[in-house]
Amino acid sequence: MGPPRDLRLIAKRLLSFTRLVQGVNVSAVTDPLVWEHVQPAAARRLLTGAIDAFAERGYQATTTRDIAARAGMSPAALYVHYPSKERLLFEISLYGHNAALEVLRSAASPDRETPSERLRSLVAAFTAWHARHHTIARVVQYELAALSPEHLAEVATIRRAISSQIEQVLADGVADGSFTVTDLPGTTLAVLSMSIDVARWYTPHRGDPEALGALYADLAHRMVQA
Amino acid sequence: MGPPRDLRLIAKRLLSFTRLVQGVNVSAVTDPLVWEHVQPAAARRLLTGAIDAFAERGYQATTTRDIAARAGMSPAALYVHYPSKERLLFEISLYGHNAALEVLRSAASPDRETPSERLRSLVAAFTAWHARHHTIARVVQYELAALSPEHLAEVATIRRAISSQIEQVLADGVADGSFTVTDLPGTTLAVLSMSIDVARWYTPHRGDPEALGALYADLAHRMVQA
DNA sequence: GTCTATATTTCGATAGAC
DNA sequence: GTCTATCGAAATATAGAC
Repeated sequence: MGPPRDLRLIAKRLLSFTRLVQGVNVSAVTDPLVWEHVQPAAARRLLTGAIDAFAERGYQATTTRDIAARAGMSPAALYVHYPSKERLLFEISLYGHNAALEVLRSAASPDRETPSERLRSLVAAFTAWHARHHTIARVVQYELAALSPEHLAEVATIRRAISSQIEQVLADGVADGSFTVTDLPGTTLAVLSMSIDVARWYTPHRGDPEALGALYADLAHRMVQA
Repeated sequence: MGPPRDLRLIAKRLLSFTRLVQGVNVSAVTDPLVWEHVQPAAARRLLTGAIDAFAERGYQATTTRDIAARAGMSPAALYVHYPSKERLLFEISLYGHNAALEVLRSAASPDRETPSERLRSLVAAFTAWHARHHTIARVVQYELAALSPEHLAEVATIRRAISSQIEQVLADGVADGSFTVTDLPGTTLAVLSMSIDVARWYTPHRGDPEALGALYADLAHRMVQA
């Protein structure tokens, strides 16, 4: 046990995840989220069990025993696959942030030509993602404080890229006159807030994620329309 | 210590809080939040220390030793004033929810005659409250899962009253034709989400709470304007 | 890779002196 | 009402057999 073995394990998982994101099968990463790139199956059961537990009770209230039990194994077996509880959180947070960013990048594809079309597409996709994947979205949005400083810095980079997607389309709309925005950073935050907060309150009985995305796309558009 | 003594203590605090809310000095309860009604001073130091700790690290990550240290006393002294860590959270959550509701009720006063004026006033006040009091707002919005079922039920009642304030003004605007809203519950949630999410990201360097409130009032109004 | 068993630490809460 | 001292439970993580 020790860093060398752990690092090989993590690197392998990140590599296969990167391959998945970069072209081979983007939709599998984005919607619905699948975890086939996490190998072996026991590591995947631990990861998905941890997502459910962290989303339900929070990171600090979740015990490694609880996670192991959800994966159908003893508490000790967890440490064969992950060196610590925090590392499990980091991998979940990293995957989740990358998936959310990828959803936005797909939604902002250049075939949507006007800022209005792009904004509606971005907000619809981002909102629907937070609803459909509200368990991992809860971990992504509300468990940042439990990450180590180094791991937090890594996901913060992805978070800035996510904000930029919204800020850029708003700036484009202001530039071509289709949007009226008095406070660009403030409005960016407000648009992001609407979607992010979905992770806090959404449950499946609240309705279809796509319908919610369509509603929020409309509301966001009205917020900035010239 | 057993129930009888504890109940007397809590009842006394709630009573003086109620007096404060119901007329004598509403502004002191709402903005800024003061805690003079929590007596003795040691209980108040514990309460404000707990607010800071819960907001910074979360309820589960906060130890009773940490709270006691912030109040300048030994771990054991906490239990003279509060029977458990959860009870401390409950009192904070209850006070915070009541303060937020009171802010909304003041903002919706009948001298604001049109639904547009009332909506702007409500959103401005609710948003500014979440910014100015972002520490207690974080506890109010993100630590509900740590409450006992009975205590959660009690604050849930206040939360419904908060939602109703927004939903009612939107319904009024639809009725008199000044608003166009296709999905009333969905739009209510979206408006609430913008303000609530402020508690997640706000820090004082992000600007003046009142300015943020004014911006959000405008954005919310544009969301529903006919 | 999984198990049983356990080391070690830290937690919420209590006992009892003053 | 505050302290020192501590209990008992539960936490993360490890040791070593299989």
